[in-house]
Amino acid sequence: MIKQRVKQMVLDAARAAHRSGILTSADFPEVSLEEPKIGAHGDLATNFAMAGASAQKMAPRKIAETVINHLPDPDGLIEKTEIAGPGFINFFIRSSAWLPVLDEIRKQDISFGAANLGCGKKVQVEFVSANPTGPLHIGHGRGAVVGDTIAALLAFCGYEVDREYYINDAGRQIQTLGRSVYLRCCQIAGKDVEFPEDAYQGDYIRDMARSVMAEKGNKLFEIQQAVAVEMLSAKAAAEILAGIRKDLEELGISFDNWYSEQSLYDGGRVNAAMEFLSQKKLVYEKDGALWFSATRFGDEKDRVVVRQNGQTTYFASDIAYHMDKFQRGYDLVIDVWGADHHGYVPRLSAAISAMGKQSSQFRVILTQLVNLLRKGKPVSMSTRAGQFVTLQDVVKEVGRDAARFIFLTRHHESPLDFDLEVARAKTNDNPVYYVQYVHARISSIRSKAAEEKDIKPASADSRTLELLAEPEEIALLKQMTRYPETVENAATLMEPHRVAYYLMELAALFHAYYNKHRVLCDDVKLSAARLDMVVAVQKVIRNGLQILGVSAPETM
RNA sequence: GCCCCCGUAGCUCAGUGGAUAGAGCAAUGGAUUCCUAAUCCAUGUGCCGCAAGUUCGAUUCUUGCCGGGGGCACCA
Repeated sequence: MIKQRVKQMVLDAARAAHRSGILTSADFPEVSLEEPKIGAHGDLATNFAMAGASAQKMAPRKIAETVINHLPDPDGLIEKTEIAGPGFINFFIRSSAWLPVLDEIRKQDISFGAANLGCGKKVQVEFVSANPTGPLHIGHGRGAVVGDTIAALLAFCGYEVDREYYINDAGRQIQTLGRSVYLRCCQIAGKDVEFPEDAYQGDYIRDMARSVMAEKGNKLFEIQQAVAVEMLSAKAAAEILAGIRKDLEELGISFDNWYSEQSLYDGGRVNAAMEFLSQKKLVYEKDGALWFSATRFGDEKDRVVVRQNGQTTYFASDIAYHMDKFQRGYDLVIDVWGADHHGYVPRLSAAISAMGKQSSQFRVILTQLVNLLRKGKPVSMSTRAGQFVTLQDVVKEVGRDAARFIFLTRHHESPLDFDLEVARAKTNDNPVYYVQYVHARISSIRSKAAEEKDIKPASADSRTLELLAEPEEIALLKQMTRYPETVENAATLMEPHRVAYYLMELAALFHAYYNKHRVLCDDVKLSAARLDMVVAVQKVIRNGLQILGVSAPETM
């Protein structure tokens, strides 16, 4: 807010200087305001004079001087200005100018920080979408939390958001799943069968086979093998999917939609999509297969959509799926994938261009690998060896809040080390508790204020609030003022870790303040003012944690 | 060979063209009669992988190289 106003003041000053003839050009650069890293450089600084030097044919410092001389300041925001270095204009903001943020937080409460970026545009975030052929692992967990949090950020910023899970229930993998269960059943029945390497090795297959055999016994082998395999495919997939759904719920994630790949075939959408491309003359036959001309839309080579054997590829159903997404009216479609699928991005983007959609309407978020560690040592993730640590195991061990927060403490495109020991620890190593502790401490102050001091929140008037003048208080007010732009940046860039880092910074400022100053002290007025401020801090913490899907406890 | 991500303090990582590059951990020493010590305070650490280029100004943008990871199917 203050940033906006100072920006406007600089622009007004430049215009006034131009009117009075001192600045010759009306071609002003964009006013970019930043917060200097060093306190001595003020609260805000702009490079306006340097950026405008060539257009004005004037020395930057001279321009800076002119701007300062024409600077309006109707609300008395500015305490002082200075020209520094090659031509920076540094602004020192009067400390009481930071106070109004308290009122904004009080009024906007749970919606404080919400920019209306979306204007009600419909967005779909598709994430996880793991094949229902085995339990989720920690890498899926990262994609799940990143996807869910991006969805939450966009929803908070005025988009109408749907979360969707795409179920790959049509391909060969599902057949393999059924076959794997069938073969395990055969083994249980004492039949001499080979269990091939490309079948699913995990213990969960044996478990399912055991329960099938307990239910059906040898009757299973009375039906035709192909029929039995198909039956087991469907049964196993449904069972695994139910487990996936439960695991995700444990992480606080639920979807608006579970979309079946098979339904695309059943509804004729895959054929319709192929028909569409063919009418647009974007497919051709070669070597007995049907190819999509992906190169015409920037991919490095053309891609097969119908194989020699007449079967469609996964890509074909994906084209149909994304076509369907847009037909359902989404203005923006976001897919969250593991980074190992990055090579797939250009071809799907090409297909989406072929549908006549803008590249800005489709966005792929890639999440990098997660290395699961315990005390710094890698935990074996080999499926073969059966030493599989599932997402469920992790969440059970460290808890939802810690798991979610840790996934969000890295940029999603950086590899992440997830150390189970650290995640479980209730120390400063584990930032989730550091942030939650702020919320709990303030809850404690609030109840103490009510019970022992009879001080109510929101009882301080604006004069009383001016008692907030300690450097630690100003630092907290400034940090709270930054919250809306942090959320906006995080949403625009789809980088939820920014919110996590912001909260850690706010928490650090609060803990430092808490240790140095008493909120509830002998001075009733000062106590009331400080109470109002910490209540505001608590709301910002709560709002931020809400976006991250982490709880804000009253006590710890 | 081509493509993507990463390379910043001993370790794990922030830093969407600005001035003297930050935080946590680890190490050392301190703080609690009083709102939760899951906290705080103090003390050090850097060829921002290397080299060119763009710019008034580059850790940030471009190109090339080096190192680590991943991906390059008529699999999904």
